[in-house]
Formats: sequence, C-alpha cells, structure tokens
Amino acid sequence: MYSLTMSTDSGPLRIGEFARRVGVNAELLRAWERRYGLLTPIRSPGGFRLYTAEDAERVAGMRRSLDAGLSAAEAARVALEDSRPTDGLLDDAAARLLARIRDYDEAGVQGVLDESFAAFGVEAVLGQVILPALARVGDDWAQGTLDISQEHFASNLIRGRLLALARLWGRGGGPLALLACAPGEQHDISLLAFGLVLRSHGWRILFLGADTPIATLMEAVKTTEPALAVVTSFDPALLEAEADALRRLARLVRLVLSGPGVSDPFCARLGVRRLDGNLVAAANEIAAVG
Amino acid sequence: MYSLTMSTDSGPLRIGEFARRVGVNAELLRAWERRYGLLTPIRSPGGFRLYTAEDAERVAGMRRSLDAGLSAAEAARVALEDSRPTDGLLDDAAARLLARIRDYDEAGVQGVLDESFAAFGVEAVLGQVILPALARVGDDWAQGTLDISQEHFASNLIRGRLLALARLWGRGGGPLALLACAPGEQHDISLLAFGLVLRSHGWRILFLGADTPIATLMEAVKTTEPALAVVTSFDPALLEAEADALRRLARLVRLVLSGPGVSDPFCARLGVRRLDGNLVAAANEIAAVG
Amino acid sequence: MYSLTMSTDSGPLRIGEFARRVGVNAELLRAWERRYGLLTPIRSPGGFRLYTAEDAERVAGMRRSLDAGLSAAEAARVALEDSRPTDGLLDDAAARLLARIRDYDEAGVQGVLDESFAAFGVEAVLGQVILPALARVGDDWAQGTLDISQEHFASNLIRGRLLALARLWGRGGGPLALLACAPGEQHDISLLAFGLVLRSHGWRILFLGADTPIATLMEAVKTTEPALAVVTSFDPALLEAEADALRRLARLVRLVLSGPGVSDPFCARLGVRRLDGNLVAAANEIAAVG
DNA sequence: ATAGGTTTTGTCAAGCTTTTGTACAT
DNA sequence: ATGTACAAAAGCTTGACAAAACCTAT
Repeated sequence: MYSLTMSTDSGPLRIGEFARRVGVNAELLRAWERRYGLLTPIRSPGGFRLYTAEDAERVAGMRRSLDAGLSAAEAARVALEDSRPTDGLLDDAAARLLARIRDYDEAGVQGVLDESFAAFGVEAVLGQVILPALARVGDDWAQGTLDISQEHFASNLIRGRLLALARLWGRGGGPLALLACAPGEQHDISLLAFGLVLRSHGWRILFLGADTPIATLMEAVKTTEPALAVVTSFDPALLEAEADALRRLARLVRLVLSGPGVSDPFCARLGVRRLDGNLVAAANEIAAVG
Repeated sequence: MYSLTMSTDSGPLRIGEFARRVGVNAELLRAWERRYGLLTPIRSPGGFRLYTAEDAERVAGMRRSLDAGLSAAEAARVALEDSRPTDGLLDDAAARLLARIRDYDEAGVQGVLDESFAAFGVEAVLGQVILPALARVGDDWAQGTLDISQEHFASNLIRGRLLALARLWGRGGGPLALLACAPGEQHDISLLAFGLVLRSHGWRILFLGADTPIATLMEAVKTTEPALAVVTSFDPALLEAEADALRRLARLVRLVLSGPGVSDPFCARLGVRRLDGNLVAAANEIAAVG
Repeated sequence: MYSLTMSTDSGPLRIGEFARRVGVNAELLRAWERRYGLLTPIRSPGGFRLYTAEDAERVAGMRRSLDAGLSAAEAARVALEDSRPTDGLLDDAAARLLARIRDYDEAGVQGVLDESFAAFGVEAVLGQVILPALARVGDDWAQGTLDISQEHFASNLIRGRLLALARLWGRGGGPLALLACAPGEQHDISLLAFGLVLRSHGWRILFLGADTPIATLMEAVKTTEPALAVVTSFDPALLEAEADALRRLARLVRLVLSGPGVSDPFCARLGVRRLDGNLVAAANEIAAVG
C-alpha cells in the first residue's frame, strides 16, 4: 500500500497527529520514550517532538511484539533491534531496491541507486544490484508475487538512470559499438548496461535501442562503420526469423548476439560470437579483445 | 466579443466616441495612456487623439485583466505584452536539433538540448523544440529522407534527457497521475513530456511507460488510487481492441485518452475525456481543472 | 482544487485577489511569508506583493500538508521542498551545494551531488556546479566570510565523490594522460575534474595526485609513454623552482601546465602549452586535438 | 492522569504608504 | 488637451493576543 499509516515523505509530525496515525496515545509514546528509549525524535526549536516515518515503523514493531505477548520492556528491545539499519552492502542494496519497487516508491528507488552508485561505482552496481534486481522482478512476476505494473515502473526508472549515465557516450576517439535489440524485442536495459561497461573501456557507443529492424541496423552500419555490432534478444523466435538478414549483416561488421533468446547452435550456424549471461563480464572481455 | 462594439473599419475615432464604444471614460483613457503607455494614438493636426480598432482591442484586454483581479499596472503590462509577436529562436533550436540527429552526433544533440533548456525553460523546449523535432523526424522518415536508425538514436537520447528531468516526480503531496501507453504502443516520449508539465503543477507522477496492458494499469490503479489515469496511443486499432477494458477502467478512475490514435467519437462512446494535439497546453489545462 | 481559479498566465496578482483565489486570507499569507519564508513574491515599485501561479501552487501544497496533519512549520518546509520541479536547474544546484557546505551538512552535500549527477551527467555538474562552488569557497575564505575548516570539509567530501567516479578510468584503449600536481602542491580536485572530462572523451587516465616530484613523473612517463602529461600548480614559485626539470620532461612527452600558478611567459619560456581557467572547456579542446 | 508553564499559529489592530479612478483648473 | 490634485481602496509593517497543542514534573 502506498501508506495508509504514514505518507511516504510528508515530513516530521508532532506528537498529536503522530499518535493518531500510529494509534498509540501521546502519553504512552512519551512513556515508551522515557522508559525504554524506543524513540528519539528530533525536537523543534521550541522543544516539540517531531516524528518520522521510521519512528512509525518502530512503533508498529513494538505493537506487534506486544500483541505477541512480550512484555513492554522486551517488545521495545526487539523493536529497537529490528530497526537498526543494515550496512550498505551490495546484496542488501538489491533487496532494498526490490522493496522500494514493490511500493512504487520512486524517491526510495532513486535513493537506493544514489547511495549504491556513490558507494560502489557504476560497474559493480550494474552487475550486482540492478541486473539481479530486475531478474528477480521478472521471476517474482512469473510466480505471481509481483505485478507487471511494478516491472514497468522499475524499468522506466532504471532506464532513466542508465541513460543519464550514458550521456556523451558517443563522444571521443575509441572504437565504435552499435547496440540494438532484435526486431520486436523491447528489453533494452541489459543492453544499456552492456554499453556502459563498454564505454568504461573507452569505446564509443551508438545506441539504437528496442525493436530495431535488421535493415535499419544495416543502414546505420554502412553509415557509421562500427567496430562491433551487438544485437540482443530475449525470445529465440525473434532471431530465428531474421537469420538471413543477420548473416548478411555479419558480412559487413563484427557481429555479436546476446540475451537468453540466443542459443549456441544458432550462433554457430551464423558463425558469430555469443555473449553469455553475465553481461558485465562479457563486456569486459569484448573490450579486452577488441 | 469586444469588437462587436467597434465596427471593423470605422476609421479613427476621437476620444469621446471611442470612450463611449469601449465603455471606459475619457479621463481614464488619458490616465492609462499617461501612466502605463497603454495606448499611443496618432494625433489630428490640431492635436486630437485618434483611436483605431487595435487600440480598442488593447483596451478590451486591459479590462479583461482588471476584471480578473489584476492591478491596473499589471493589467496594462499584460495587455501590451499580448499585442506583441514572439520570436523564432525556438524554431532555430529545433532545426539545429534535427541536423545533429541526422549526423548521429550525440554530443551535438546533448549540447543543443543543454542550451535550449537553459535559455527557454523546460516547458517551452518540450512544446516547441523536442516534440516538433520528433514529429518532423517521423515525417522525414515517412518521406524517405531520414532513416529509422536515426529515429531510434534520437528517441533513446531524448528519452534519457526527459527521464533525467523526471527524477523524483513521484515525490511530494500533490494529486497522483498514472501514465501509460496503450498495449502495443511504444511511443512514450510525448507521454513523458505530458508528465513533466503535469509535474510542474505539483502533481505526482507514476509512469508505467510503453506497451502497458490495461489489466496491469487496472492493478496499479487499485493499489495507488490515482486522481487521474492517462492512456496514450498512436494507432486507433490498439485502443479499439481494448474498448471494454477501458470502459471498466473508467469506472475506477478518472480516465483520459490521448494521442493521434484516439478519436472523438471513440471517447464519446466510452464517456472519457480526450486530450488534443498540443500536449503541453493540455497538461496545463488538466492541472488547472484537476 | 488549487488552480481551478488561477488561470495559467494571467500575470501577477496583488495579495487581495490572490488570497481570494487560493482561499487563504491575506493576513495568513503574510504570516507564512514572515515566519517560514513560504513565498517570496516580487514587489511592485511601491512595495506591494505580486504573486504568480507558481506561488499559488506552493500555497496549495502548504494546505495539503496542513490537511494531512503536519504542523505549519513542517508543512511549509515540505511545500518549499516540493516546489522545485525541473526549473531552477544547475545554478540552483551550485547555490544549494554552497549552503550545505556552510552548514557542514554532509548528507546535504551528498544529496545535492546525487541529484545533480543523476540528472545532468558528470561533465555538466563538474563544470557548472562543483568547480564554481569550490572557486566560490576559495573566494569566501579569502574574504573571511567562510572558515578554512569548511573548505577542508568540502574538499574531502568532493574528492571522495570524484574518486568514486574515477574508478577504472585507466582502463581501455584510448590515449593515455598522466596527471600530477607540482611538487609541494596539494590542490588536486580540479585536476581530478580535468581527468574525468578527458575520460569522458575516451582517454585513459593515470593519476599521480598531489605533491608529485618531477623525477617521479619522469619515471612514470618513461614507463607508460602517455600521449599527454598535465602538471598543475596554484603557486608560481613551485613551478619556477622546477623549470629545468620541466624542460627535460617536455622533451619526453607532450606537456601541459595548468592552474593559477602558471603564467603565459613561463609556458612560452618552456615551450609548453598552458590550460586556461575553464578546465572543462580545456579538456574538451585537448581531447579534440589529441 | 493532572497541573502549571511554554510554544505554535491564526487573527487582529494601529498607523502609514501606494495605487488608481475621478475631478478640477488652466 | 494637459497637468495637478484628491480621496477611497488596498496594501505594508510592527506588535500583540488568545486558543490549541505540547512540554515537564509530580
């Protein structure tokens, strides 16, 4: 739910409104603070308590424990324990990302990404936070625990972040790579990630994105003469249908296929290289060879 | 209409008759001239003021603003402003943008966008540079003067810029708008532009983007309870196929359809509102009514 | 709703009409302005407040938050925070950065940097936010309006961010640039910024950092054979003392000097190039030539 | 839970200035 | 027609006040 109890970032509340929302009366809140240090709200200049959404979660935890039969002292200890922030490790970041996506919490997603990029750098975040989280989103959707709308929400948000990082990636003097999704293929995010890693090796990127007809790609290859063209597909059928066109394309440019829709036999038949699952590693390898 | 009173070609009038026709007493007309330079009537050889139909329009504008509650000084400023044409710097930016797109010149495109945003502000650039340029790209492609690869290149680049501006547009306390392309529809850029303008009015945006099944949209509507849902389509067939689902959706949320694929009759049949061609204006209107 | 009544561009209103439209009485509007700085309307020549449509939206936000139970002070804070969608872009970011530095507000500084990097990309932020802000910090310190400890605080924070961005910047196949501060020179941030821009052109960077003896640099040049070496200094004396060593260095590699400690005559004497004040532009130029 | 003091915030008033429609003398 | 004057309406600033909400301590 968006937040019946505590709107996402409505700012600190004074004790009256806060008590109303969490359903615990103000005197009791002060008592819990005095006795167990359950909350330590910041104060207004004049000394009024100001509570945040995090405090609301702590109170909720306290009430859960009380309902479960714990003593107040124990319940407070548990609630405090639970609400200690976990360290900003990579796995944790992925988990937090997922949780924010579930809530359609845009500011939250942006926050996790901000922190992660600042702490771990682009490449690590791509490989160990963003791509795993998106894979997980796909799985959860398949299992029915998550709706496609959340997948759409997350994709657009993350696409925006990656495109911002991609700014000016067409500039410079390195070898040029042409990146495109197969005709009919809409998943362009892993391709974006691939491009970013390649860029970090000094390559120039020309990104054609989702659903690119092979003829279009061929046109761009003739005009820009890239050192490499990458075509990605999640659906085997999409590429099968284009086998001939791809074969012709491979005569003009070094061609690489990637994505779960690409099989080794298919690549062998066309005589082109295939990138395996780990796109970040693959990009590093390509760049090294290239 | 204010020119009912001012016959079209009655020739120049002296202040007495003019005052009677525009319904503003002569003393006041002189005061407005002296204080705000609202009118600069030519003079007869003997020094009498001679007013034209254009002057009458200016006076009418002045009165409209006064009735709207503006101060006399401000009303005069507005009336004068309105009777002056605007410049064509924005058109030039659109032309330069197009030229850079033709060359696959990423840094160039980014540069033009940087300059334009800095000089004219987001809203003007959206409405008068980016959307016109993309429309032109579409036309040129239809005419064969431009390749689809350039369209892909430009779309991805501009999508990135708009998504960057969209950062944190889900945050805050304003009414929530849910934005999505019809199932099968891939053109999400004008929808992004629409969202940005709505955001500038304080709305919160949840963006589901391209190719969103109506069922998905419905799911998100139930969870987030937006004040408005917008579905866009460039292809009439895509919406026709979903008429029933849209009708159900319209029972849950205030629904608006947009894009060239939406016809007035279709909207009438569903009993929903339609947004016309100019998305920026439409967003302003929606925000005002909202 | 909040802008049914506020037509989009009717021009500024005085407080009476404005109060009527937003439904908040004039006394209260003035109180909110005085106490929380909610609005800062421009004034008529005689001192009357003139309100715009944007102000109306801010008031609407304030009322929403009040209805949600926030205290007036907090509601104003939220309304102010929210009403920064899209428009006051990069200049605004620089100003906010400076304000956070003054307050030793680390989270605030990181937040501004997060936002800026995510929305505008590295190069724009370096050139138009970070470097201007640091220059300003230096000026303010010289004028005594800012403490040296604030300068240290800002430097360390920003250095950390730039180093995070610099991850892996030695990788790839582009031309190599060797970057170092003159012996005794400790200011390495602008050199870092320079490196990042060069990197965005696909160059590889080897960063030797603060206080690098020329002999060390020479050694590195022999080993790595860079296409360019940059030495920076803020103090003329530091370079003067090394004139001979620099001359020898310039025979091995294309050498460029930068920083306020470098004079044109000195460069002419050594026959090396000098970079002028705007490092971002300079890097772009170098990269283009290189 | 109550008592007694403090902070916050909407409202009001007094005294003065600006703005603006209208009037008057030349 | 012009220039000046005038008075009502609307606004400005400063200061104050009282009800509501909150504080601590018993």
